[in-house]
Amino acid sequence: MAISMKKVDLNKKQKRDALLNTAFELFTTQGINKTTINNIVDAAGVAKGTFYLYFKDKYDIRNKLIAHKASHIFSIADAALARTDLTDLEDRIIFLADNIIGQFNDDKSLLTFISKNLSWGIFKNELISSNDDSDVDFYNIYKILEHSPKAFKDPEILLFMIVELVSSTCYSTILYNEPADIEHFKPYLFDAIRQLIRSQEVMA
Amino acid sequence: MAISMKKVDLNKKQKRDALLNTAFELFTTQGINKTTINNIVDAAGVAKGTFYLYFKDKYDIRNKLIAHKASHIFSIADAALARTDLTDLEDRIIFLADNIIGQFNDDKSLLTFISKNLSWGIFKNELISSNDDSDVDFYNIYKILEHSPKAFKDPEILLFMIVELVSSTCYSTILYNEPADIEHFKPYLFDAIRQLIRSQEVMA
Amino acid sequence: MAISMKKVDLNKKQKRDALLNTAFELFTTQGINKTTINNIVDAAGVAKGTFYLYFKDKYDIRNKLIAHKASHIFSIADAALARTDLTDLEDRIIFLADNIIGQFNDDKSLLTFISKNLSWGIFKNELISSNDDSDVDFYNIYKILEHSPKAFKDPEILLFMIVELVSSTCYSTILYNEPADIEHFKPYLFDAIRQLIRSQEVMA
Amino acid sequence: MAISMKKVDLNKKQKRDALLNTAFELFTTQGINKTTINNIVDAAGVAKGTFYLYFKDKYDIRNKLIAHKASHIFSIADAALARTDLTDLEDRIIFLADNIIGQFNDDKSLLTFISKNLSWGIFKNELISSNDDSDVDFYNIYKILEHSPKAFKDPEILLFMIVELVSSTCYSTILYNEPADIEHFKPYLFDAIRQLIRSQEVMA
DNA sequence: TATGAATGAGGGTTCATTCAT
DNA sequence: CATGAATGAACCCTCATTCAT
Repeated sequence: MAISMKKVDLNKKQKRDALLNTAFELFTTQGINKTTINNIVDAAGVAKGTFYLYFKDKYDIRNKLIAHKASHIFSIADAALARTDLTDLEDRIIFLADNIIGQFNDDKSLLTFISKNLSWGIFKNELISSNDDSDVDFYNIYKILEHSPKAFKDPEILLFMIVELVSSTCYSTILYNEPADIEHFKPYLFDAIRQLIRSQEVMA
Repeated sequence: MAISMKKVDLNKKQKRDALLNTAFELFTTQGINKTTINNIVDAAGVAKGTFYLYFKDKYDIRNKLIAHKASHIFSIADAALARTDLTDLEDRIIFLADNIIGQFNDDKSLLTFISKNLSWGIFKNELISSNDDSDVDFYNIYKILEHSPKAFKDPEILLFMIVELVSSTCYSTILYNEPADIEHFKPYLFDAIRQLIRSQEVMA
Repeated sequence: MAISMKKVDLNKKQKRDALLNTAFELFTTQGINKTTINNIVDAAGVAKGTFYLYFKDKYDIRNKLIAHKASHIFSIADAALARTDLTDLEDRIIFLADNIIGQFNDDKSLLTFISKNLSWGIFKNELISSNDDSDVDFYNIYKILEHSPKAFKDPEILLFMIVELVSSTCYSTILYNEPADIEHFKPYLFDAIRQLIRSQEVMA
Repeated sequence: MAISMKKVDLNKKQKRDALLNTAFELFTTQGINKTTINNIVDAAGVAKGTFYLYFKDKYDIRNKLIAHKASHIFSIADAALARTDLTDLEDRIIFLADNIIGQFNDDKSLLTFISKNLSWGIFKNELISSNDDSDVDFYNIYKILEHSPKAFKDPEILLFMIVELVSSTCYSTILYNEPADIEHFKPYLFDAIRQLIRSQEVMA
C-alpha cells in the first residue's frame, strides 16, 4: 500500500498474508475440520507460535477469510458491471448474478468455502461495517435497488431472496449437477429472478 | 410392529433409539463438531463400545438422523395436507411450505440440524430410495407437481428452486430474524413461490 | 477316532477343530498380535462365547497349535524316513533335516509360525509328555541317536545343536534368501551337520 | 561430542535418551507387547506427546534400540579382542563368541531382547549401513574372515552359520539351562565352531 | 452347551496452546 | 517479534471378557 515500508513491517505483513493464503488453500482443499494449525504453519513456513501472534484460533482466521473472499467476489462483479452500459435494473441484477455464478463455477473450492460459511447475517454485517480488511463495498449492490427509478415493496427482502436463491441453487447445480448442470439451469434461474423482481415492483 | 418381538431385540432397539435420540439432542444443542462419542454414550447411559455395535462413527449416526428427521417432517406436512380439502396446486404447495416452516419455527434446533446437513442430493436420494428407517414417502410431494392438470417446463427444477428458496430463507429469518422475522417475511415468500410456479407453467 | 460318535460330540469336536484351524490360518497370515478373538470366531462360524468354552485365551490356543503342528511335521519326516532303507546314522539325520526343510519351504507361513514360537523347552516338553493332541512321538528322533551303534559324548546336546542350527538358518534362508537361498545353502548346512556329528563321536 | 551444544539441544537429547532407556527397561522386563506408550512416558517422566516428537510408534523405538544395543555388544567384544594378542583365526572367533556369550550371561534381559528381535537381515543391514546411532562397525568381525590368510569357500555363509548357532543355542542354555547350562555347554559349542570353520577351509 | 449383546478399561494418537529462549 | 519443544487433555476406537438367555 504505502510506497515505503520498512523491511521488518513488510515481513510482518508477509507472514500474516502467508498464513491467510495457506489457510485458505488448506480449508478449501481439505476442509476446515481436517486442517490443523500445524498444517497451516508448516505450509506457510512460519513457526507455530507465530500463528498466535496474528490470530486467536482456527475460527478467527476462517472468519477473516470469509469476509475477505466474499468482499472480493462482489467487487469483481461490481467492477465488471461498471464496464457495461446496462441501465435496466433487471438486466443489471442478472448481470451481477451471472458474473458471480461464473466466478464460482471457475473456482469450485471457493464456492464450497463461501456457501458453507456465509450467512445473510455475515453478509449484512459486511454491508454495514466495512472493516480494515475488506476495502470493497457491498453497499454498491444494495444501492442499485434503493436508488432505482422503480420502487419496491421492501428492497432488502427482495435482495435477500435473490441472494439466497442464487447461492443455494448454485451450490447444488455447480458442485453436483443436481438437478441439472449450471448451464441448463441458468435460464430457469434468471427467469425466476425476473419474476421475483416484478412481483415486488410497486407501480408509481 | 412385529407380531412378537423378542426381549433381546426389544432391548437392542431401545439401546439404538437411546443413542439416536441422545445424539440428536447433543448435535442440535452443541453442534456436531463439539459433540463427542463420549458425550453421546454418557448421556444415553450405555457403554462406549455399545455405540460401535450400532454405528460406524459420528457421521454414520448423523446421516441416519438426517434421513430420519427429514422424512418425519415431510410426513407430518403430508398428513396435514391430506386432512384439508385444498385442490389448487399453488395452494397445496404453499400449504406444505407453511406447515414445514411452522415445524421449523417450533423446533429451531431441528431447523439448524436439517439445514446445515440436508442437501438436494440427500433429499433426492430419499425421494428415490426409502430405506428401512424412513417409512415415509417424499415422493408424495413430487407427485403433486407431476400429476397436476397443469403442465410445467421442468417439474424437478421448479421443485428444486422452491425447496432451496424456502429452506435457505427460513434459516436466516427464523433463527436470526434477518432481514425480517418469519411472520413478516412469509407473505413475500409465498408471493414469490406463486410467481415461480406461474412462470414455469406451460399453457395447454 | 472312534467309529461311532454321537452327533453332539461330533459337533463339539467340529467346533473345537474349526477354531484351531481358523486360528492357525489367521495367525500365519496376519500374525498373532493382529489376530483377534473376534476374527477367529467369525471365520470359524461360532459364537464368541464358544471360544471360551475350549480355550482360555489367545495364547492358550497358540500353544496348543504349536505342539500340534510341530508334532505333525516330525511325524511326516519320520514316516518318510521309515519308507527308506537308509541305515547310516549321518544319512538318516540328514534325511530328516532335508525332509523338514522341504516341508518348511513348501509352507512358509508354517515356518514363520513354528520358528517364532518353538523353543527347545517346548520341544523338550513334547519329547517327554505326549498329550492327548499330539499322537505322534518326537521320541523316535531322539532314539535314533541314543540307540545308534556309535556312541556320542552327549546325544542330547548334539541333537540340540543340530536342531538349533537347522531351524535358525532355515528361517533366514527360506524366508529372506539371506545370506543365500536354501538350495544354495543346503550343501554347506549338511556338511556342517556331518562335522558336528563326527566331532562328538566317541570311538568305541 | 559437538564443540558447543545449545542448552535446547542438550535438553532434547536428554528427553530422547530418557525415552530410549526407559523403553529398553520396560521392553526387557515386561515384553514389547505388554509395554504401552503410557508406561514408557510415565516411567521416563515426560508427557505423552513428547514420545511422538521423537518416535513414530512403539516399533520405531524398538528398531532403534535393537540397532543401538546390538552395535554396542559387538563393539565391546571387538575392543576386548583388540586388547589381546591372539592371532589365530579360530582363536579370535572363539574369543568373540565367548565375550558376547559373557555379555548375554551378565545381562539376560539384553539377551531376550536381542535374540527375539535380531535377525540376520537386520544384522546384515547394520553391517553395511552404519547409521548415526551406531558408531560401531560390525564390519570388523566380517573382515576377520575375509582378510584371513586362510581361504574359505564362502565366508559369509560360514559367519552366518556361526552366528546363528551361537545365538540360538545361547538363548536356551543361558535362559533355561536347557539342555545344559551355559558353562557345561560351552566346550561343545566351541568345539562345534572349530569344526565348522575347518570344514569350510580351502587348502591353498 | 451355545450364544452374542453389552461392557469399559485402556490402547494409540492428535493437536491447540504455552512459554522459555 | 519469532521460535518450536513440550505439554497433556481429549479424542476415537478396539477387544478380551462376561453373563443372561
